Amino acid sequence: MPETARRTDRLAGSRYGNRPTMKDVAARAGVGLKTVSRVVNGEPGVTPETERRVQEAIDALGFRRNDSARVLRKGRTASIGLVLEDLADPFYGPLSRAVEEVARAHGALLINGSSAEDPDREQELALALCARRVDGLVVIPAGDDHRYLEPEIKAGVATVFVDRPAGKIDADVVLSDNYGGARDGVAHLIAHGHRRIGFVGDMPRIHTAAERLRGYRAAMEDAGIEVADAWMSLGVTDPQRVRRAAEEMLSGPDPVTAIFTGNNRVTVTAVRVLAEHKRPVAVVGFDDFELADLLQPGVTVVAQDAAALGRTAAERLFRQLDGDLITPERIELPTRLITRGSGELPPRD
Amino acid sequence: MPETARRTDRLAGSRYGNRPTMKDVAARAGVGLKTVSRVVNGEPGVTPETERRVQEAIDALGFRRNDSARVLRKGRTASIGLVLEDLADPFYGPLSRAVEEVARAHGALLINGSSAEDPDREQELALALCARRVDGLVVIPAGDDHRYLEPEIKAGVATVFVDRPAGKIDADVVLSDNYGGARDGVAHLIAHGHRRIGFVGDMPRIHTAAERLRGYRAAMEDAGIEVADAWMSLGVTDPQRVRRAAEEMLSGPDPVTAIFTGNNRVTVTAVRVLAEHKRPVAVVGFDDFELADLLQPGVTVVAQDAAALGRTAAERLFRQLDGDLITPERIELPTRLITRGSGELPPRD
DNA sequence: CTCGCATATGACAACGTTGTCCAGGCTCTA
DNA sequence: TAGAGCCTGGACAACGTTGTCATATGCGAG
Repeated sequence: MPETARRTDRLAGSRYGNRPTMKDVAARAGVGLKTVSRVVNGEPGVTPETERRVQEAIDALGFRRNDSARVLRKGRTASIGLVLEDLADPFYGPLSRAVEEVARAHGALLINGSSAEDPDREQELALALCARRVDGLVVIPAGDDHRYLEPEIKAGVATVFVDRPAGKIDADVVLSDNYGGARDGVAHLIAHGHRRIGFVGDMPRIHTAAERLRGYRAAMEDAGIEVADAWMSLGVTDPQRVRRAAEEMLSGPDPVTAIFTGNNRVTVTAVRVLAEHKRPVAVVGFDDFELADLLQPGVTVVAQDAAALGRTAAERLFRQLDGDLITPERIELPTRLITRGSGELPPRD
Repeated sequence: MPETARRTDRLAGSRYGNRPTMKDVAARAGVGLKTVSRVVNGEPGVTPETERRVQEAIDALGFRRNDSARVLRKGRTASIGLVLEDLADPFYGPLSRAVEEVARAHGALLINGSSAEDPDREQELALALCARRVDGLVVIPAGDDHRYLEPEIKAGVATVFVDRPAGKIDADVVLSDNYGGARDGVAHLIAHGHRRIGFVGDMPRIHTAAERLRGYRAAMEDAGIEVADAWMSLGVTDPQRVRRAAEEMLSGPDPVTAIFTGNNRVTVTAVRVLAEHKRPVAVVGFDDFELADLLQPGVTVVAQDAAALGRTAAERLFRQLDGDLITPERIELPTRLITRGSGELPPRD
């Protein structure tokens, strides 16, 4: 009873109602299936008259080509995936936007998802995107082991990691110069006379945090300053703990006169704490943020160019897809010190 | 010569190298195709022993189910589309994130794109998403005519508009209470003694801008204040022109003592201008923004809940998909006045 | 007038998966 | 021990599209 079979089948898959297909269009226009395909894809070899008839049928039925079928047949999806940490974080907005812009220029759509800083979720997402057969993948790593992507990469999925390096596999990576930027920022404070400089940053297991810490240490060492343990606060990002950490550094027998903060969230909280503080304390933060110039004093920052990170990564991705590249590369983009006042305050004891 | 045909065909679609298929897995495991499908989908009716063999073959070959084919067969993509204005705008980050969160809870992926405020691009994007057969669409309108979506909606694509209403079609809409919020904000200024209150906002052809302007007028009228044309500046968003507009209102024979700003970009620029101004001028802005509390004085705002907008829209979308709903609805979410100082300054002439 | 050629069109298979249906082997019971 | 019923596994078609190839049509040249 094929009739029944068909009906059941239809029902199971009928989330769309029944959309017209090329076959329907062909029937209505009184032409062959392939002719419709030709018209839809602008292929040559169709008389203007035939084309008109087909176009009419398309409009009348509200036909829209089913790209799933097309993808299945052609093998390419013209879409790329973006796995990022948190879309709500203002740092990733411009990055994501830049990736999308490049994708668009290459006629591709962007599918994205947030890992919420959870390695398992990152993997789940990345693999889901691969199952969709995205042509390529831009990943902002949450975890530090990406071997799970090996079969995908081998199968031809272009892959670029951004902001943090890939773990345990050889792949393209686009990073900011976290080490150099932090070093410059801290050196800037030292140049303005500070010697007791605090560092508040994320857990060193996060690559960017580790690099920035390394930059801090290097700048201090360059200046011949020995760093006291009490000046460093690692693995601290939530406002309450940042607050406590900053307050501890500022009190005690040997209080810091300046603080270097490891990312924008920490910077903002630190600035809040310092605003309540009696003595002015110098601050340089890693990451720029909106309105940093409007605060009193303006906040001096080491800025990374999020859009450039995204753009560079996406362009690299499409070059992979075009078959241009062979050897994975590590690209480091420079940071920029923006002086606004808070980093130029002299030490006050 | 079918051999040749096959080879050419392969080449055309071989962006992925040749990924293993269920057929390959079946061959390697020595079972039938459908058995592999059963294992992959966790369907019952497979002996543990068989399952083990299949799983082994899957791992060995690095097989990953091709969701394109799956989609084609099943009719659902388990993905939804989001068309927004600009991912780099901090307002849309939390909104997008909220949509994604709901999608994830329903096992769906999120595909998104930015319209860059261009109606043509919005349409192009929305239709591209429909061609991918997304199950549903969340649209932040750039244009004001959405009849192009009618065939899609009729075909069963769930659709919800957010932040601005749909144009010329009947559909679900989730909005902030722009009118009420603006009215409250302006009333707040009036309550603090202001009578000459300026308004700087976007072009009234944008729905939100028009509603906020309407709220401004209503509050003024309620207080029996006649609004002078010179107090209103419409269609002004780029920093330079906002600057000029604000300066004009503040000079002249009858300067305003307070300004109500129509969105966060305008607010920020206005605050910049006022920071340079000699006399303190009160400000209330529509839209909250990060660090508004840290400025001197803190900026009083009418806050909308971007995340709630996204969440509400997405939930509505999935209820449509579950077939719960029939009649399109217009949902308005309340705004919240957050007082921080700038809106409580008394008038000074 | 006919042959050859170019051009327009259609038939058909294939992409990789899932739903349906059937076959074979097993257990359990009468 | 035979038959009923269950469980496992596989053959096959179908989803909607595109690439290949074959055919039909019309036209100009010989």
